[in-house]
Amino acid sequence: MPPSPCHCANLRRAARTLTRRYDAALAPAGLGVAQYSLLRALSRLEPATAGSLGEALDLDRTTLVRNVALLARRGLLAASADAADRRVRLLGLTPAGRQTLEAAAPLWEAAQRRLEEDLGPDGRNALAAALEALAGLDG
Amino acid sequence: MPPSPCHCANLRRAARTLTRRYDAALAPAGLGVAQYSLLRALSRLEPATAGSLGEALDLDRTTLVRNVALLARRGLLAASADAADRRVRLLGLTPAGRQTLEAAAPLWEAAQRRLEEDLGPDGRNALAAALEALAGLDG
DNA sequence: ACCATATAAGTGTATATGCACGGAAGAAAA
DNA sequence: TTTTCTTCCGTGCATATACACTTATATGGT
Repeated sequence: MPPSPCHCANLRRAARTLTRRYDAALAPAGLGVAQYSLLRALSRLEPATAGSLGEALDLDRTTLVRNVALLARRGLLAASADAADRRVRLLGLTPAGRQTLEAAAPLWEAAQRRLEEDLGPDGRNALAAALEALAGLDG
Repeated sequence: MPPSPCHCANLRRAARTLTRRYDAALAPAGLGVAQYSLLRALSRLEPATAGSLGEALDLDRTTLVRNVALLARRGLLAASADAADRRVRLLGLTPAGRQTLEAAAPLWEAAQRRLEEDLGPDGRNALAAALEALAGLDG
């Protein structure tokens, strides 16, 4: 039985549970799952802007600015000016950022694999179907 | 296709989307979905303690303490001493809290109904199955 | 009675998230 | 070309979340 009838509250609870799992798994690399996701997205999209990254992650742009600032302070990514448009700050991984991502990758894989094992085939299918349905809500 | 292979990132993204929806729907009552969930749980469990509420919501106890403090400052809930155990602070809704909950209930119902309509029967089933699978991860 | 352990609560610190707002720079319109 | 509009960006403020640590109180063993 669901502890709450509210789909939102239930989804938030599940997100907290998974976040704790992945955060713990990624801790040896000094990253949380939010930071890992940001760096991973940047590695695929660089050079990116705060706007493009926010859109890709469906995060408020200003949230992204804060998270980027934290990772920049740690030297994992860096911003550079765009010659063609002085408003834009281009974001890219630093060598340290790439190195940290490489160190975190197997930790993420272990967490992902453990989750899939714990869910079993039926749970995996259900999760995939639900995420697909929820992904189509906006736009 | 999922924008990320990470189940956790995808679930967090979906939780953000639903949170924005429900927060917007509940805004006329002056509540967010996290606060609504807390008050709703308290209405079922009162008199409750920070520990029991945290366990019920699968929230860290210290997170609950902060959220409770905010709602207490607004007069929606209140703490009282336990005669039998001076460590315990018993939490209960105030009349204003009950009133706010009543005002928020139809707003929550509208958001829930709209989500279910947007998901469709298949989406609803998928979400329910996924939440059930995820709820069995701990404990 | 006394001490060791267990339990309830709260605080310090940090990250994550989003809204409202303001500033700077490019683009379009007049 | 000046004005307006649009688009980037960042900050102020507020809530949500969790870990490490401390404090206060009970409880059980001796």
